[in-house]
Amino acid sequence: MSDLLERLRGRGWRMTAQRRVVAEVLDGEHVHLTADEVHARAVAKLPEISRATVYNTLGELVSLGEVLEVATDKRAKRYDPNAHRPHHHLVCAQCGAIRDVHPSGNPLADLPDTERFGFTVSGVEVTYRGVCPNCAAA
Amino acid sequence: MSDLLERLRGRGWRMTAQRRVVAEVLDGEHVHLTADEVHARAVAKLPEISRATVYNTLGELVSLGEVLEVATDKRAKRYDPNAHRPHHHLVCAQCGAIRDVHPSGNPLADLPDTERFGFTVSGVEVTYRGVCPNCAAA
DNA sequence: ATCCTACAATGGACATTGTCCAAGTCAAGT
DNA sequence: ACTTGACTTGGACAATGTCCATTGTAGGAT
Repeated sequence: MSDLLERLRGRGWRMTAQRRVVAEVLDGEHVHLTADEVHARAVAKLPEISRATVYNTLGELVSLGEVLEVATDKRAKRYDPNAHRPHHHLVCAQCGAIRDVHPSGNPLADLPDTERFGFTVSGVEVTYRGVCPNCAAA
Repeated sequence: MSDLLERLRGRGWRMTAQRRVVAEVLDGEHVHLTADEVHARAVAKLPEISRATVYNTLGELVSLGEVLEVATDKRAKRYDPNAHRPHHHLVCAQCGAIRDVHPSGNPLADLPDTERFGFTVSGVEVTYRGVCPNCAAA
């Protein structure tokens, strides 16, 4: 690491201890954390970091396109640090675990003009639902 | 209306004024309402209905497969009464409007076994993101 | 090296959405 | 009409997220 910090600095981000810690948490974990989980891990490295700062920083990272928001269920948003390789998600309906997957087709091509209703379509998210091996065994 | 009420009665649902009102709200509107919007419309027809009952009833409708939950963003879940015709969603990134769409491909077929990680995959949701004509004009 | 200042962090109040529960109410079968 | 168990109620509570006035500080300017 960390290309991420490099890129951020290059974009004129003011580098603070808090932002570094949040970026490191995301960069290190290749899972999809909730804001609260990010906060918990950040606190472990920098005890006095506040919740608001974590939320702010996550929001900024999303705006910058460095991190993706994933809203697979009603519960908390999750943050996906793998923003630079397009991929989709496979979610366990029971335990909520998320895996990145790379399907073969291109769903954007599957939406004909007649189904676009004048929208300027800019992206697509595909969420597969199922039951993971662990939960199936239980 | 209302096949919905018929089906529910057929399944042994105890028919109460509250449930009828919630079902009517969903049946009448072919948009995707949040729980609070459903509650607001229900209150207009039956002022003393409580929020808890609306949540309960929506949850039951979802369990029965009569209504779909849609979690397109971090905000409230939306309820889609169009549960019997498979379709996907096109969401305006600015105003949050949702349109039902019917893409041509079958994304389930696009997920090879090697990308399933032992999951039993049971379904897929596709959410197209874009800007609607109204918001684009503004 | 020090100072300035705009930008960032803090933390606590507040907002929104959803869940839970004990008590009261009522639909529907007998 | 009675009875009963399912349904509703309302309010407390929980989880997640936002806002804002105040305080702190990174990084350029001197």
